[in-house]
Amino acid sequence: MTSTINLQATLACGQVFHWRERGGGSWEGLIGESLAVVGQGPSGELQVLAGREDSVRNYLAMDHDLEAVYRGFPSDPTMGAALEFCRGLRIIRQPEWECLATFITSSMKQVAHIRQMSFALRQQFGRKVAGTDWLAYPTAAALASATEDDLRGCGLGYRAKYLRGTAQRVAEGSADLAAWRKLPDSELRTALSTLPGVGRKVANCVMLFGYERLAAFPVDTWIARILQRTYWRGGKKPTPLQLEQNLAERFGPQAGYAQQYLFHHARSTEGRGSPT
DNA sequence: TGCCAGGCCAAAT
DNA sequence: ATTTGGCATGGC
Repeated sequence: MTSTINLQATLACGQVFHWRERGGGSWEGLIGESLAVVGQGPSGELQVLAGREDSVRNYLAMDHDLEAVYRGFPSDPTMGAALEFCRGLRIIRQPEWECLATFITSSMKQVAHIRQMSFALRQQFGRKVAGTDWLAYPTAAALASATEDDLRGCGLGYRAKYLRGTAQRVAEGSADLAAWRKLPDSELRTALSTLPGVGRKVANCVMLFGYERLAAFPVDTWIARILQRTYWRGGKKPTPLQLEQNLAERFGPQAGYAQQYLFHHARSTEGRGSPT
């Protein structure tokens, strides 16, 4: 079978925050500083309508073997329902800095507002992409030289200080995001966690969505509810860290995929926060 | 109106 | 080592 993708699930599941749906089920966004437009053919195959074919397919992780991923999922009704709902959702390969920065702004925010903040930062500090109405996500240097009040003006609230502090670490080179690629998972998590505004949950998101660490298992409020309700067999209410450490291996070496399927399914079907 | 949101940090057990 | 309170802002 040819590898396929569910664009709606992939681009609106809360792993990336700037893609826009256009008419006819096609989607438009930036990959770095290049415009990309993607759609799906009658049998669901990916169509690259703008952008370099190989670059787009790499960004969308079309090489991930989803059937192999699914074989690693536990077989229970909760996971089965999430799989049916999300089938074709891919964990994509985002640029490290953009992923890190957007997840620093994500704490205690709904997905819709993370998108707003991301958009405001692009409009205020991003570089224009010629021939389009897009602005690229601002560089670390651009945000490092912004004032905290400038960032608050983009709706960041108390996160402004965190984002600015991390931008300065990246811009001055004491946090070398590209070099960190060679670190094993636990050391990468430790390195990321030295940055302002990056705790265990954000570090796991950046590992999963920016570093292709598919075993990373972010536990947020949604996932915590699901895990407690369905998988936790213990007396006391578990901490997020307990849930992560005790349950991640149940979902296999690509636990991050299972996590994202559970997250997107729950958020899409249990009321508020419709993914738009 | 009140509650919660893809949490993190520093202070206080 | 673990728990608690504060934090900005917007949607429902």
